[in-house]
Amino acid sequence: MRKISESTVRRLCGYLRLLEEFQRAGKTTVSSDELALRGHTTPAQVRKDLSFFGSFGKRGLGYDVCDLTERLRDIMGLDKNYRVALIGAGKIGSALVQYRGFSDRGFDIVSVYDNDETKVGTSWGDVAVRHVSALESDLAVAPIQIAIIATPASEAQATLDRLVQLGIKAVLNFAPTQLDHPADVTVQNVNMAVELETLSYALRSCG
Amino acid sequence: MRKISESTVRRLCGYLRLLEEFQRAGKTTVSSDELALRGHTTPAQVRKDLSFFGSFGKRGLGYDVCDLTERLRDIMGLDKNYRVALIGAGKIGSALVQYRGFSDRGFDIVSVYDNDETKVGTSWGDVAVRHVSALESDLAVAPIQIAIIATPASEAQATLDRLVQLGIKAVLNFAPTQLDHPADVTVQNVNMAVELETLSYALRSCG
DNA sequence: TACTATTTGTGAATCATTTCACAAACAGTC
DNA sequence: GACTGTTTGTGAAATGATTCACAAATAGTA
Repeated sequence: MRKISESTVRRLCGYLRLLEEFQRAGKTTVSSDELALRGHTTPAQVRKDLSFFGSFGKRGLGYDVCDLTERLRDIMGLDKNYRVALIGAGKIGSALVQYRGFSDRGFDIVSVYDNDETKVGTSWGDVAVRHVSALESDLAVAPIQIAIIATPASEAQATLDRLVQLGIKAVLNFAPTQLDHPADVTVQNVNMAVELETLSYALRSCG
Repeated sequence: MRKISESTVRRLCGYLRLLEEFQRAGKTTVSSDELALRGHTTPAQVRKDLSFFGSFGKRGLGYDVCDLTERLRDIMGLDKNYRVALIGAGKIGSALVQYRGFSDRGFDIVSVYDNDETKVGTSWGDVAVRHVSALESDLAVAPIQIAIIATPASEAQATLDRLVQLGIKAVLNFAPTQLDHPADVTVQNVNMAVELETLSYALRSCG
């Protein structure tokens, strides 16, 4: 299939969220116009995004909310659950473990790793913090599909290398550094400092 | 000045980070090649990005590390400090307040607000949590330049509306919802569920 | 000074994404 | 069934971003 741009994929996430909202509100059909308005984009963009995957609407009527929700879930691979490991039991890690938004969407943080002996063994909610040295043996027994790196920047690359070695293909990186990785491994970066700096740039013109 | 694309601005943040690293390592000059290699981009891209703002290098030699660092800081508006308010004293908020990366770069979280009476009055590090109702009067006395929204999604839009009313022009939004705002207000979204869903999409083809 | 080895800065070309515009499809009404 | 008012799906056009390719500039050397 033709390569889909990342911006399209991100917009699809947005449509899905809106559709769920519409569903809760009892709406049964929705037009590209409505999706565009609520999703901060254009009707043409909505239709083009969807058209990469098929044609899900009815001309003159719009899209069936339930059907399109289903289809998008399927397209995005959100019909299954994912086992997620968190590496780094610091401030950010702690916030992530407790965040409902993940488990609500089928991303279950099943284990937490750290190299700080004082943290190892303690319980975070219903997951125990384990020593990173157990990573290899643990994953051999109970594989995971996604890893979250929330270590200091200095350890992030080494951590990623180990994860790659273990065959992990999807990583969410919170360490504020660009990581090298093979092309078949997807690394999504969340860098809050960059977001703030983008705001700083935007403020240049203001007082 | 010509409108600069967001991708360019984000890359500039990356160059700045690399330059600081080079500086710590004692390097005095750097070429677009080196920046590109370490920054996961191309030399042409580096030069083009910089060329939007001027010409900072010496042909045949490359860029002076200190000088370019200085220039980029200036371009990005990172020569000043910013006063930041955090709205929402939940899990994410707590992680953000403690995160060194912000203050290190001149973004000082000077106040935290919540509408939960049991949280109001407690101290988070050296900032006390205040009731959101104090927002207007507080900002009249001590203005802020940037706000971070870390409330539940349901309250995010109302919170943003208030911030806009107060003249805030830059907002970092952690609530998993698209917010409406005037064109002269910049809102950067950090949506971790979207990042994970992007990974889910990337994993489609894998086992 | 002349020559070499680099590396920048930038128009032009390529590639990607978004927007336009309109035929095709559908429900409702007379 | 014919007509009307919608809204999709999609090539084509426009816009935007990245890459190419090369002249211009520089330091070093002899």
